[in-house]
Amino acid sequence: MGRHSDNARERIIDAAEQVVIERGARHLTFDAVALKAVVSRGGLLYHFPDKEALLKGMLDRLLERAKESRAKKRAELAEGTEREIVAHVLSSLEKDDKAERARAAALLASGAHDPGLLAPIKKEYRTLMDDVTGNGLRFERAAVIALATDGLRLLELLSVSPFNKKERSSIVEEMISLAKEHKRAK
Amino acid sequence: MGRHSDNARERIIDAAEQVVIERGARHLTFDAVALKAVVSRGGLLYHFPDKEALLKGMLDRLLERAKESRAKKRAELAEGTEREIVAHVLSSLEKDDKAERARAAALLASGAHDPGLLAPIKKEYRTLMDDVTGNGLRFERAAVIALATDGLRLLELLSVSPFNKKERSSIVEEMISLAKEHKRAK
DNA sequence: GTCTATATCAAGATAGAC
DNA sequence: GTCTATCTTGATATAGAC
Repeated sequence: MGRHSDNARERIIDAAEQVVIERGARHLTFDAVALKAVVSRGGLLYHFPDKEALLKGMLDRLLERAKESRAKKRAELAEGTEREIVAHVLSSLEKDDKAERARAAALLASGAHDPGLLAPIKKEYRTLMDDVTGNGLRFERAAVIALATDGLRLLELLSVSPFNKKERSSIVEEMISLAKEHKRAK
Repeated sequence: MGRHSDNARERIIDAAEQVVIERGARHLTFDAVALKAVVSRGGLLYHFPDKEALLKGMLDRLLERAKESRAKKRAELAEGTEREIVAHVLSSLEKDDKAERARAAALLASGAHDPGLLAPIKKEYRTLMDDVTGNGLRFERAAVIALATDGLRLLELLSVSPFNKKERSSIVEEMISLAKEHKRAK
């Protein structure tokens, strides 16, 4: 099922993410999503027969895009111990636009609806840690950087990050230099 | 209003946190909370007239206890540049029991219900950053450590942390040594 | 594949007795 | 301060027409 063979699906997931961003996970209802996706409830339910299906669709796309984005960023970076973790940091935080924030919306909505839906995320996170430490970076250092990355993303999703743009970029730079400092210290 | 002059309130908030932990923010209903707090819906609604009041009550107690816990930990630590951030890390992550996890439950529930309720958290987070950098620790370093701390807590709340106990403590140690390394490097 | 209409149910909130 | 009973709304999900 290619990305263009099923535009309604994609449009619906876009709409669902927007609803969570704009009105909170509580308002992720079929009505609200159908309205924003310009489709009727029946049309929506053809693609996602129940709420769990919709949330799974959102999460699947989230994971898929995160992987793509990281792979793309990795390809731009020089080889080295810190390449993988820097790719994670930058692909997660480089842009702070609505689209980036929308991605993570699925997390909050799923966590609020049924924590069990997040099991695949846990698995993927373990894979990330393995990738990141695979080429020599010490586990603890990589974990701290990854956690700070995702902590910032989650705080921004909850709209509780107190950092302005300038502070935010200096924090991202600090993360990257922590990945490199470690290398230099060796 | 002291902590012991109003036991029902406390008991209800305990119950609400438990519901979110055990069944997800979606199931934080008056019925579920009343059942667990062993009180009727009417009794519950006497203390918290609507859902927003309940969530605010949960968030207030979360903030209050986080501050207390940090102050207590701070008092145990020797003076120094890194005291405040280490107090934050340890008071947030030292114990990984149910009670600790319950605290953060209010965050998820409120974020899912109405993101606007989280405004006080943002304010408090800014205060934390000011405290933490007040005695000389470089802002970026403190922010990364604080973000990693809260990232781990949020991942654990969502049950997506892939780390086992041993990994978790070595990560906490890394955070603390990052606070000290910085000092040594000066 | 998309639509309308409707059955069903759960949850928030109110009123008033004890 | 705590209770039961009830009103009202809004959301999921189904059935079936186009």
